Amino acid sequence: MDRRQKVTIKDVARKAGCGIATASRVLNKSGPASAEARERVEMAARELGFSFSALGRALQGGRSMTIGCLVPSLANPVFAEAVQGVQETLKGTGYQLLIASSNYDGEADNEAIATLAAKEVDGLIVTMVAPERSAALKQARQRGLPVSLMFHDPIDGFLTAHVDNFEAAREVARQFADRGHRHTAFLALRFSTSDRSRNRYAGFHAECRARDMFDPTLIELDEADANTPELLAAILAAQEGLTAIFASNDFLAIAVQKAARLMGESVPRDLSVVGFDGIEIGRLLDVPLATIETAPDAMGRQAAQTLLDMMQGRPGAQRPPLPFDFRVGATLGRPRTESRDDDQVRPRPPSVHSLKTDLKQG
Amino acid sequence: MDRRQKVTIKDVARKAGCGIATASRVLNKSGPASAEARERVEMAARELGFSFSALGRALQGGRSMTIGCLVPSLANPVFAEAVQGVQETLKGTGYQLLIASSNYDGEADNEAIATLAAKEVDGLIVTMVAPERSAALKQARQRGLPVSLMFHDPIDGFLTAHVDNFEAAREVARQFADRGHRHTAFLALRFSTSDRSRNRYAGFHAECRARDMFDPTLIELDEADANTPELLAAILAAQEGLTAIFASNDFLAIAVQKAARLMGESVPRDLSVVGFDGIEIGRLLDVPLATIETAPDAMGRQAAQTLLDMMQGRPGAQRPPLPFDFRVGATLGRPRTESRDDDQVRPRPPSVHSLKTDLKQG
DNA sequence: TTGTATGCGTTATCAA
DNA sequence: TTGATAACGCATACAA
Repeated sequence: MDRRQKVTIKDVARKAGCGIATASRVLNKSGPASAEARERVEMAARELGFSFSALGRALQGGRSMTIGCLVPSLANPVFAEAVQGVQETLKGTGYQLLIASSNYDGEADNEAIATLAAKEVDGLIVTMVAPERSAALKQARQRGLPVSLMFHDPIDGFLTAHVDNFEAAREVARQFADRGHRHTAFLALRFSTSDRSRNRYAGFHAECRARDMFDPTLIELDEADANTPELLAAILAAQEGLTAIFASNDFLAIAVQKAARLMGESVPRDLSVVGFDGIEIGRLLDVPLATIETAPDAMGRQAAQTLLDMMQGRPGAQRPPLPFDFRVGATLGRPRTESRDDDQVRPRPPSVHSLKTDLKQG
Repeated sequence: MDRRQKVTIKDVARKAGCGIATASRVLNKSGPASAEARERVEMAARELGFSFSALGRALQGGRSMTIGCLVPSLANPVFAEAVQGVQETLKGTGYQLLIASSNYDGEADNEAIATLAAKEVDGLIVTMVAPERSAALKQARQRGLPVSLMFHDPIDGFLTAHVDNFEAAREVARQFADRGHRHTAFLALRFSTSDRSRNRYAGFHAECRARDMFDPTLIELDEADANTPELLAAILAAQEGLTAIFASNDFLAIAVQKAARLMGESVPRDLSVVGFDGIEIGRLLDVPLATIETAPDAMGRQAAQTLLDMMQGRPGAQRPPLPFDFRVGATLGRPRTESRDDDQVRPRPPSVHSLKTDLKQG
C-alpha cells in the first residue's frame, strides 16, 4: 500500500490551526511567531513527518541548491576521485550534486550540459571533450550560470582546477634524458578526445627536442588494445630501438610492464616506463611504477571551491596549477646500450601509429 | 555582464503572440495547434533559446525525473563503476542522477537519504552501512518511494542487485582447502560498517570449518594500515603459521603481496593470497592476483533496471545474485610445508586482531 | 483551435 | 504577531 502522500506545509498549517505563512516562518525560523504558535507548528510538523520540498523552494527562491557535474566517466578512477573531492567540499554547504557522464563523447557532453541547465542547477563543474568549442556550455554561461572546469588547462574566460600537463610531461622527458634515453614513445589512450593527453604529448615532445632526443613516437591505442596485453605487446614489438615509454596514464603504464614481460623484455633493463596520475597501486607493484603523481581529489575540491566562490559573487582569479610530483620508481632506469648512431636520422618527423595500421602492416 | 535571464514559456508565448497553453501544446506536441501557431511558437522558442524548466515541470507533474543514488564513496572504484553502470542504464530514459556519498558513515547515510527525498527524487538506488536499520530509508519507502539496493544481500522487503558474498567466500575457502591450506586469515578493511565484508567472512569461516581447517583469523585493518605496506607487514608478521590470506578486496590483496615482499616472503611459496572484486589491474601484476571476479557495473545496471521497473509499476521479484568467478592466479599455490601438528590445538576459537592491539602487544 | 485560470509547494509581501 | 495572496514555471481542465 504505498500512499504517495506528500506532506506539505499546508498540511502542517492546517493541523496546527494556523496559516501557511506562520508555519513557514516557524519552520524556517525566518520571522516572528508567538511561543504558542511555534509550539503547535513544530509539533504538527513532527507528527506529520513533514519536510520541505526542495522543488517548491527552488521554484520560489530561484536557487535549486543543486550543482551539475559532468565528467567523461566514473569508471575512470581519476574522475571518480575528483568527483568525490567535489562531494567533500560541498558537504555541509547544502548543495547536492547532479552528475552526468558522457563516455568521452562530445555530442553527449552538449546534451548533458543542456539537461543539467534545464534542471536549473546553480553552477556547473565540468570536464568534457572540448569546453572551448561547446555551444551548450557557452549558452549556459551566457545565461549567467557559473562554470568551474576540472582537469582542463586554462581557457580564455574559464576558471579551471588543473595540473600543468605540459610541464609535467617535460619533466618526464627530462628524467628520460638524464638517464641517457633518446628514443622514446608516448602512449595515448584517447588522444583525439582528451586535451590532457594532447598537452602531455606536446610537453613531452617539446622537451625531447630541447634535449636533443629523437622526436617521440606517438602511439595511439583504443580501449581494446589497452586492455589486452598481447595486443599491446604486438604494437610495442613493432617499434624499433625504443628504450623508454611515457604512458598517458598509470593503468596504461602497468599494461606496458605486462606487455614487456610477455615479450621477454625486462623493465627497466630493456625498457623504461613512466606513467601519469600516480595511482596508489603503482607503489605496490613488484617493480614500483615511476609516474607523475597528481591529486585528482584536490582538483575536485579546488573546482568546487572555485564554484562556491563564484556563486557567492566572488569570482576570484585563475589559480596556479596544482602541484605534481615526479615519483621515482623502479620502472625507470638507464637504457641498456647507448645508441651511437646519432647522426644518421636525427630529427625525423614524429610517426603516428594506431593498432589498426600496425596489425595490417604485420 | 551576466544577465541571469531565464526564458520561460511565457516569453515564448508573448513573442509568438499566443497563450501559454498553445505554446506548451506546440512545444510538447501534446495537443492540437494550427500550422501557423505551431510555426510561430517554434520560431519564437528557437530565437529565444528557450528550454523547459525541469523544476516547473516537476512541481506540476509530480515527477522530478531525478533518481537519487547513495554510495559510501566514489573513491572506491567498485562503487564508482557501479554508479557508472547505473548511468548507462539510465541513459536515454530521461532520468538524471543525484548522487550522494556518506564516506561509510551511517549517520551521513540517513541525512543523505533525507536530503535526496526532499529533492523529490522519483526513486532511490542505495548502498549504505545498514539499510535494514535506517529510519530515513524506512520513511522514504513508507512514502511510496521506490528503493533499489546495490551490493547488499537480500533484506526482507527490499530488492537488491548483489553477488552472493557468502558463497563466493566459501569458494575461496574451498580453493585453499584443495591446495592443502589449513591455517588462514581473513583481512578486512571496514568490517563493522560493511555487511559485504561480514558476509564474506561468514562464508569463509563456515567453509573452513566444513573443510576441517582452523577457524580463520579475522584481521581488521583501518585505512592507514591498508595504505602502508610496512604496517601491514608488521601485522602479518605477528601471525604464526599462516599459509594463506583472503583479503576482502583486491587492493588489500595487492598490499599484502607488497607486505610479503617486504618481509622477504615469497607469494605464493610462503604465503598464498586471494582477493575480492576482480579489478583489472590484478591481471597485469607480475604475479597475477587470484581473486573473486565480480562485475560492479552489472550490479549498477541491474539495480537501475530494477528501479525503472518499480517506477513503472512492475515491481518484479528479487533476482538471483549476479554471477562471480574464481579467477585463478599465481598468488595461489600450495603451502610450503604441510603442517602435521593437527591434533594439538585444532578447533580453536577465531581470534580477532586490530592493528591497535597488535602494535601494543609487540 | 485557442486562451484563461488553477494548482503544484514554497517564500515574501503586505495589510490587518 | 498573523494570515491571505501573489509569484516562481509549467501542464491542463475547461470555457470560448
